[in-house]
Amino acid sequence: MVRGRRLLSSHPTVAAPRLLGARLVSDSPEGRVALQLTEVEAYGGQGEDPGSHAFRGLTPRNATMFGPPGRLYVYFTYGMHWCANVVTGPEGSASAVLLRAGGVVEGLEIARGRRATARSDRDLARGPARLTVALGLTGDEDGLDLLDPASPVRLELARQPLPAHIVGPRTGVSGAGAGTPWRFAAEDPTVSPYRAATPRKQREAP
DNA sequence: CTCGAGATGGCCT
DNA sequence: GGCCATCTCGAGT
Repeated sequence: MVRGRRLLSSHPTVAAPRLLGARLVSDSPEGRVALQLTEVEAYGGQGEDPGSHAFRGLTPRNATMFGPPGRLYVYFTYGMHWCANVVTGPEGSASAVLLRAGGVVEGLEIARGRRATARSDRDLARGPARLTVALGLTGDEDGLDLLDPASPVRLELARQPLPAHIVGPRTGVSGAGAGTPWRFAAEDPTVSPYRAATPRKQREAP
């Protein structure tokens, strides 16, 4: 998919809105689950974006970000959650787009089984950690080529992206990148509710 | 709907 | 040791 490669080689703030409406497919022994992406966030590269894992350079965790565009970058956070990104920009630039939410368009029963606590179908992949659970993604899938038709996890770009109804600051990221829009969301009930970054509460003194 | 708080462990300075 | 690209639950408006 040449057009996909070229798009994903661009800066993450350019590629991110074009991913709205894209189809993300995950095949497993259980079967196939596919999402239509509705919410994403851009993360810049080394030295560019203080909110990015790549800001301080290459580490074992973020190595996939330094690879070619179109790769799946999955990382573990908060001691219990996985989050999925698409690597963008030229190889070595280490930028990426976080996949924050989507609507299940295939494999509804499988997704419901994986997300037993979801109150409704719109919550199945509403939020970055819920999205990875619905798709069955963990660190095992880190580094997969999303544009390879033989890959079990694939990204199929929409010919016509969904309009970016929300363009603004990122969720849960403080300070960084004022002046650049990093978060993009379609007008859709699966878009996660915006929550500004909240400082962690301090423990009480004894 | 909103808000607050706890869970829980890897990563990096 | 401090900081997380979060989720769930309970209680309040």
